[in-house]
Amino acid sequence: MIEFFKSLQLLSDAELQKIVGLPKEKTLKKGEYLIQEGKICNEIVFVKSGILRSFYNNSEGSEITNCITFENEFMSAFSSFITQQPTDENIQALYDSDLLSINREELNRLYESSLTWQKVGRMLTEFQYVEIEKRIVSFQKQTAKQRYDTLLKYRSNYIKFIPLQHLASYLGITPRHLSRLRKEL
Amino acid sequence: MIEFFKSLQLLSDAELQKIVGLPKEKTLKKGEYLIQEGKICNEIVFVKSGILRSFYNNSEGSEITNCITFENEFMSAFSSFITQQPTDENIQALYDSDLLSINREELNRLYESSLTWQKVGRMLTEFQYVEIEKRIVSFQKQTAKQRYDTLLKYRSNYIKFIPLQHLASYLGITPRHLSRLRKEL
DNA sequence: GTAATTTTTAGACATTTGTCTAATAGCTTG
DNA sequence: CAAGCTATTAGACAAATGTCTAAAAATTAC
Repeated sequence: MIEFFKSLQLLSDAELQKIVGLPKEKTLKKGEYLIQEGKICNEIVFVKSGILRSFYNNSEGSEITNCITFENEFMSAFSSFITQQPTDENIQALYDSDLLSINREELNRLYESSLTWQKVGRMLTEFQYVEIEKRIVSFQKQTAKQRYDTLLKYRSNYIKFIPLQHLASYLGITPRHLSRLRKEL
Repeated sequence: MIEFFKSLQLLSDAELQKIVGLPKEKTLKKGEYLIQEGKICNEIVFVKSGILRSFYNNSEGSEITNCITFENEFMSAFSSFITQQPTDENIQALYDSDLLSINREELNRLYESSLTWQKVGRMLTEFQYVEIEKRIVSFQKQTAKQRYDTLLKYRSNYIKFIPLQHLASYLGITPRHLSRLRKEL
């Protein structure tokens, strides 16, 4: 994680030091939750190892996967983290996972400590924004098949490690249909 | 726009002053473009009056509306603005519009001028993030009909002012289908 | 105010996607 | 390794949505 912040080339060594010791180690066994719906999210985690899945329950009671996080990525119920309203998301470990958890208050204190950290906070949000906008575009511009092909090409981790049922709702279709699409290839 | 920044209750009068005189007035006649695909976006505009529509062209050559902005809202090809890569978006005035345009360099200079403005920049990005995440959720959780009903209930501006063809692609369906859905109500 | 243009509606049909169900395959645990 | 559980595939059919076309309605321009 330190490497990530270093790679932004914005923070001096002294400023980088400020985050050392701030994150707490956390482990989740397969199936355990980082957060469940109805709670207010107060942490952002960095995935050291493992895979996390975020999903919500729709009106018919089925789970809809909306985000999957692999090693060296950040994960949180961001909207709830930002607005401090209860989340609809459930974040669950798909495999045993080692995490670094940064508390909201401590993160805000870090942000308030310098203009540069404040800027890093903005940039992190911007990265998230760009990612989620790509996802919107894929929903609007592409068919489910095209979205699947894109995963296959550029994110083979998704195909390799994510059970079909979760992948289906992530792509916005039913497992039945994804199974059909796979056959066609 | 000043009112908006005031309402955040973060900036001192002196800091608020810094933005006065920074935005440039801009007007677009109906059908004119703020930016077209292939360009790099270097401004964020605040809509004083009028309506802007952002759309992309998909592989079949049809337009897909992905964002509509009304009075007192901010608009930009945000991803391009952030990454400084060419955009896929076309932003067009649906009606004659009066805008305030803030240049990227000047905005960055403003951000660099104080920790508080840096924070305001982060918060603006966070608001955008929360909005776009709502849109993702609506795509995943809801049917097109439910999305239309939500617009009808909470964003009647969309129904009142946006031509059906644009509304259809905004909702992820064809005009034919939206026309059908309307009939069913 | 009328003609020309654009937008919306709608019928007929095709395609895509979903639902329900059952069978097979794969994984987990004692 | 066997029994039980879960995930995936797939057939048959239904429902949702798209395509193509043309007419009606609305808007724009002269």
